[in-house]
Amino acid sequence: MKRSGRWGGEGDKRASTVVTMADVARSAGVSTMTVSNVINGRPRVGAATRERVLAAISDLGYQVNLAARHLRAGRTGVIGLAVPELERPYFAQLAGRLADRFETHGLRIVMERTGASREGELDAVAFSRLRMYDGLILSVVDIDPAELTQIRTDAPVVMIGERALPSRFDHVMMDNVDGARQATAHLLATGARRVAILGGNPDITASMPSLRAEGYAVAHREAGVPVDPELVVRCSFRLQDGSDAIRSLLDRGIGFDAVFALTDVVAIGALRALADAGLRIPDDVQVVGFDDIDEASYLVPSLSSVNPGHEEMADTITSLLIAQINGGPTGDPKELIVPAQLVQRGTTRPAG
Amino acid sequence: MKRSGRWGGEGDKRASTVVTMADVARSAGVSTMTVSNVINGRPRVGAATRERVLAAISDLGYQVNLAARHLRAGRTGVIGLAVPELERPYFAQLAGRLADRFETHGLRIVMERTGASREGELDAVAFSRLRMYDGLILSVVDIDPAELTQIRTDAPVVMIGERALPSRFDHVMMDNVDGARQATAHLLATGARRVAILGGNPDITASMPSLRAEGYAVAHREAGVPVDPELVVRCSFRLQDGSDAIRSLLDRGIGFDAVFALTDVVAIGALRALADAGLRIPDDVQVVGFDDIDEASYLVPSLSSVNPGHEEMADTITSLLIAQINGGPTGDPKELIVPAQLVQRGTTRPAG
DNA sequence: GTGAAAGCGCTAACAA
DNA sequence: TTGTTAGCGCTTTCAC
Repeated sequence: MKRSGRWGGEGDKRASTVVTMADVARSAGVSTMTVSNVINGRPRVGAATRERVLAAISDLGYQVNLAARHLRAGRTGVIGLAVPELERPYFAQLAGRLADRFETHGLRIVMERTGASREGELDAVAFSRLRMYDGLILSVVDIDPAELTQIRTDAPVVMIGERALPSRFDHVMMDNVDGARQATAHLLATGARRVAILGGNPDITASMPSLRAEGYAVAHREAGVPVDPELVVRCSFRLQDGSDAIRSLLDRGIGFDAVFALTDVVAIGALRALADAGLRIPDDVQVVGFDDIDEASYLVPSLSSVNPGHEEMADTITSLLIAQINGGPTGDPKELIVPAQLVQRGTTRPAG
Repeated sequence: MKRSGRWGGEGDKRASTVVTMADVARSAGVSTMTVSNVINGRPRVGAATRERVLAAISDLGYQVNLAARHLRAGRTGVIGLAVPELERPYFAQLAGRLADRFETHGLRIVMERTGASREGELDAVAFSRLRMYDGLILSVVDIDPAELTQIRTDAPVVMIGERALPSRFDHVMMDNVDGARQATAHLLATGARRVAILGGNPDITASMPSLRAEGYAVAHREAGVPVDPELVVRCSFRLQDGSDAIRSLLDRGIGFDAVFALTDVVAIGALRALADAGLRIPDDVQVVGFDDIDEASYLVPSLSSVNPGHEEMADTITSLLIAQINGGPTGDPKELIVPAQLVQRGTTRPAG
């Protein structure tokens, strides 16, 4: 043993030393190179030697040090997925889809959170434990568009989630504007005249809330229905925010006959408050969410929602990143918009 | 520049070289040590030198290589959280809580999935990209108890989720048996006589399903109500499994007046199928879940569920792991059971 | 089929 | 205040 491990006490019942390849080599009476060859299943190793090495490995409880391996290899086999919050169902479900796909390429997804803050996001890419990852999938919500252009990195990056930003990065977006337009148009087409819109802050240019609010406005324009600013409720994206938003409208006596929630989570919160107020869904108030999370179709009544193109989104992200990893840039950074599709369920009335 | 980078084409509009500390040192006319000192904000560096180094860094777009740093330091500052599936709300929400806590210790949580398979779990700990992490929080569901004892690692590990397993690892559990007992007892106390139990496979010894099934049996025994094996439905833990389970009972004409779902997700799936069948909740059928995920109190009707002690669980995991990281083992491996508590909501009738 | 040497990029320890 | 040396644990290259 070269040195005592982290818990180096003698008589420690747990493992107590850090075993290196050199230890194994010594114990097996071979060179580290041979140990390396055995571990990596490389061909030209004698059967007897291999046996001895394997015995020594299991004897000493050797484990490769991946930090060293990565330093040498220049790659880690892991893809980072940096999202605002780990607990948002949309991202959790996206992570699952991506993990399935990258697994087939021999890569593992690890998920971390940015806290939806500029600092957290920059941290994920620029100030860069980036070389920990062979690639990064970053959900940008707070980084300034201008800053994006400054970021310097060699590593493969795919951005997701926000609107078209002229940037040097591959970028996959959902069609926020059109999805919101579809949702709102359906509400208006089925008789709603006062559609409340809940979540986020639509005043931040290029943000998801502003894009979805734009689709909301477009639908109103197309239907010739005016938008009442009182129906725009700014709030965050947790369950409670949806409930609070509805309660705030009711308390202030602001009438509405439909709700467009910027995310399904907000919609679920809203449904709770509507039920508490004794309002019937969809007879008194229709509700549409956005994201089409798995839960949407299981709620009672089931939640109408905008499917942002889950499968296509995951496919696109995967192939862009894999292309970067394998081939380098194949021309200009790509910017792709995945079409969204309203899914009508029980919280809305059927179209005319 | 030492060598062309991963995408080394000339005229590439993106960054095209990997810049090392040595490059910066050369460009600034100092040694790598000085660069290192500047980057790490160490004190004894002349102001002028610092300026020159910083200029060179921003000039060349230098970024530290963390693989190298970690190799040197022997630590990474990251804590791995390995869970069966990234999209299960219970784990997503646990991850958020843990991330909050570890952040205050200057550590980041990254989340990866094991696929609930023995292989994935062993991969996370034994076959060891373990030294990628300063510590690992592992949700064990498929590893054989005996295997657990074989695992050799120096790294701090805290196991979560399953029952008491004699092992060399710190281990934090929810009180599966008592939580399930509380849930079932409440159903029986409020008039239910045929309680269906949905999810998992209770035949696997020491598994979460078997423990919760045990609590279910205990409550029946205490109430003097016999258990009908037909009411035990084995299924996985997705939304659809909950719906399918209910449909299967109804199709087979097996009567029941209450449902204990092994997880809230299964409960949500069950509620959907019950609604489809025109059954009223809780009048015709009462429902209780387990996990008390955030969504539970927002459903309509709100879902009664067993809170497995979320905050205490997160606190306990954090302090055990931090203790291991800082101090090594402070005696024998700890095994802690966090008390569970039934939360009564709208899917059950009030007690007494 | 096996090994020796060199070095991935960084930093602790010591020297100047 | 700054630089030199050495080496973290591994793998590539090339010699034997």
